[in-house]
Amino acid sequence: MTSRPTSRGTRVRGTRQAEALGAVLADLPAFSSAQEIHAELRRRGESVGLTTVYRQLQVLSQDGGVDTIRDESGETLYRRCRTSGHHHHVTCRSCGRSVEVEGREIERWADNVAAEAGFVDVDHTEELFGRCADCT
Amino acid sequence: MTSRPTSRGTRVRGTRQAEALGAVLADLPAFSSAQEIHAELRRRGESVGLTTVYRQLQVLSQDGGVDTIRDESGETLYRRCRTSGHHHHVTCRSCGRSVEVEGREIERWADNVAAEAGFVDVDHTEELFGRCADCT
DNA sequence: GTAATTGCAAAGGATTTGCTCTGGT
DNA sequence: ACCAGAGCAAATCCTTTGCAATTAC
Repeated sequence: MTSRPTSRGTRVRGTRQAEALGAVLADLPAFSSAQEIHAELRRRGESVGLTTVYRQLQVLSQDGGVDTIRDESGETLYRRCRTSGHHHHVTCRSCGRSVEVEGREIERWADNVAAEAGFVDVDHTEELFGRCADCT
Repeated sequence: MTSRPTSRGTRVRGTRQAEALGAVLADLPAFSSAQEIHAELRRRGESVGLTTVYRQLQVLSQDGGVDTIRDESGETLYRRCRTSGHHHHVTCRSCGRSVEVEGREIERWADNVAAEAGFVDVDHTEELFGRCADCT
């Protein structure tokens, strides 16, 4: 098991490493890989094991603290979540800038299309990639 | 480089392995991993190397012959493409049944939202997952 | 004091690459 | 003979696990 938030308790958090990671995540504006985050941590002088970065990131993403997407190479990228609830992202292929967007329309569309095809209990993934109008 | 389709020629294809792979793809109704496809090949008595399966699948997906999606574990799944042009899929989490669906609305939505956020040259990925109404 | 967390080293697992062999024309 | 394609073994690379040492409360 990973780390059940123990219903009530303050369980998770409290370690130097978790703090440092949180700080980095708060600063990184673009989706970054665990390895990049780990590198940034070292750069800041904070020594945190790669394993810990992965584990922490895993927990945070489950708790909704960070969003994740997969780049075309299959690597998982993380970024602190700014809005709550279901949303998607538009990410710049060039600079990595990423904006969270809502998609009520999409959700509706997804449910309809899926229903017509005979599916229930529908869920979906949707990621947008583009280039900042003034990038590169 | 992988294998430029040599403009005119019958280039790719022609080998026993390619034929066998094509046959399997034509039969498999659900998205399958390279490994599953490889297993199915062996099951049919056709001996084809895993490497070949991967390479062939890579070419086919570039040529639009097969669609690919990634399951939550990051594994790439393949399936012969039935319709031409841009489309998405609704896949059953339980049995794997997958239906291709068009989404003009989505494309439009994607372009608009991205444009509003200041992005150009937009592209997107969208996959739907659900459960057949009468599955499991 | 005790349970949670770290983190190194090793394991895993999908996919790719190096390089030689083979089959088709 | 010539070349694209096949394939085995080894290499990659991200991510997870085993397990002992450390830390938080």
